[in-house]
Amino acid sequence: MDDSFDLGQFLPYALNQAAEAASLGFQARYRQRYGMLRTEWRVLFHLGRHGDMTAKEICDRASLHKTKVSRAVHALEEKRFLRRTEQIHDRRHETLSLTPKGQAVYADLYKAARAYDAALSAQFTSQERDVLDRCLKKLAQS
Amino acid sequence: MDDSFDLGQFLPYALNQAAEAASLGFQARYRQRYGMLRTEWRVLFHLGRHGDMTAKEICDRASLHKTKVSRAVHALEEKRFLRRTEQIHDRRHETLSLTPKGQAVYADLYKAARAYDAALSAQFTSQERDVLDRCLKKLAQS
DNA sequence: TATTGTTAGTTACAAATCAAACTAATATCT
DNA sequence: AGATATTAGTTTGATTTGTAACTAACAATA
Repeated sequence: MDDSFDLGQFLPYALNQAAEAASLGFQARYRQRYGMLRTEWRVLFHLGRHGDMTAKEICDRASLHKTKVSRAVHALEEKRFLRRTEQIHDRRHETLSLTPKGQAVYADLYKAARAYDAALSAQFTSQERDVLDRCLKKLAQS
Repeated sequence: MDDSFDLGQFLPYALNQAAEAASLGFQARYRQRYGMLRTEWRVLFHLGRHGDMTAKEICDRASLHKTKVSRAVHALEEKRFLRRTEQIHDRRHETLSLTPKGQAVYADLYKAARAYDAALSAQFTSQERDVLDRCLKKLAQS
C-alpha cells in the first residue's frame, strides 16, 4: 500500500505545476507590455487568428465561460484593441473586430508566442513533443 | 509566417487545458465530500505522506506561498483535520500534525488519488506515460 | 545589552473568479 | 397575436487569490 506515490507522480498535480511554470514566462509579456489578463490574450488571439466573430463563438472555440469573455471584451475595448458592432438582423449578436492597434498587438504577441513555444520545445526531441501533444490533447478531452 | 499555429499547439495553453480537465474530476472528491480547497488537499497530502512538519516546510516542499499555506492550515484546523503545537526551543515554529480524523480523510483521498491517477493513465501506454512524466518535470523546472 | 537583521506566520486590501440572477432580443407554439 | 421559451450578453455578490505590510520570536553584531 505504501509504495512511494508522491504528489509529483500524481498527474493532475504534475500537470498543474508544468502549466503554471510554462504560463509564467509568457504571461509576463502580455501583462507588462499591454496590461492584459490571460483571458484577454486568448480573446485577442482568437480574433487575430480567425477574424471577426461574436463573443459566443469565442466562448465555444476557446471553451471559456461567457462572463469571462464578456469582461475580457470590455477590457480590450477600453484599451481600444477591439470594437463591437451590433448585427442588423439580430441585435443580440455583436460582431467583435480588432482595431489596427489591436492587430498590431496581436502581431507582436503572436510572434512572441511562437518564439516562446519554440524555446520551450527546444528541451524536447520531436518525438517527445509529439507524445506530449498527443497526451495533452487526450487529457483535455476526458 | 501564417502556417496554422493555433492556440491548441501553444504549449502553455495545451498544458492549462489538460491540467484543468485533469483536476476537475478529483477536485469534486475533496470539494464535495470534505469541503476542501485545492491548497488544503495539498497540505493534507504532505502531512499524511511525510508526517508532522511546520508550515514553512510545506511551503518549500509543495512550492506554495506562505499565505496560501497559512490559510489552508486555518481551514484544516477548523475542520479538526490537524492541530498545531508550538515548538519549545523556537516559538516561531509550530509543528502541524493530523488528527485521527484528518488521517482518515487523508487515507480516503490518498486511495482516491491513486485510483484517479490510474484511470487517467489508462489511456496511455507506459512509454507515453514515461515521456509525459519526464516532460512535465522538465517544464516545471524551467 | 542595544541595534539591526532574519525568519515564521498572520492580516488586510486589492484584484480575479465563479455562480447565479438578470435584461433585452428573438423564436416558438398555441 | 399573445404567452412562453431561448439566446447573447451583462451585472451582482460571494469566494478565492495575490501582494505587500505587519507582528512576534530569535540571531548576530557591535
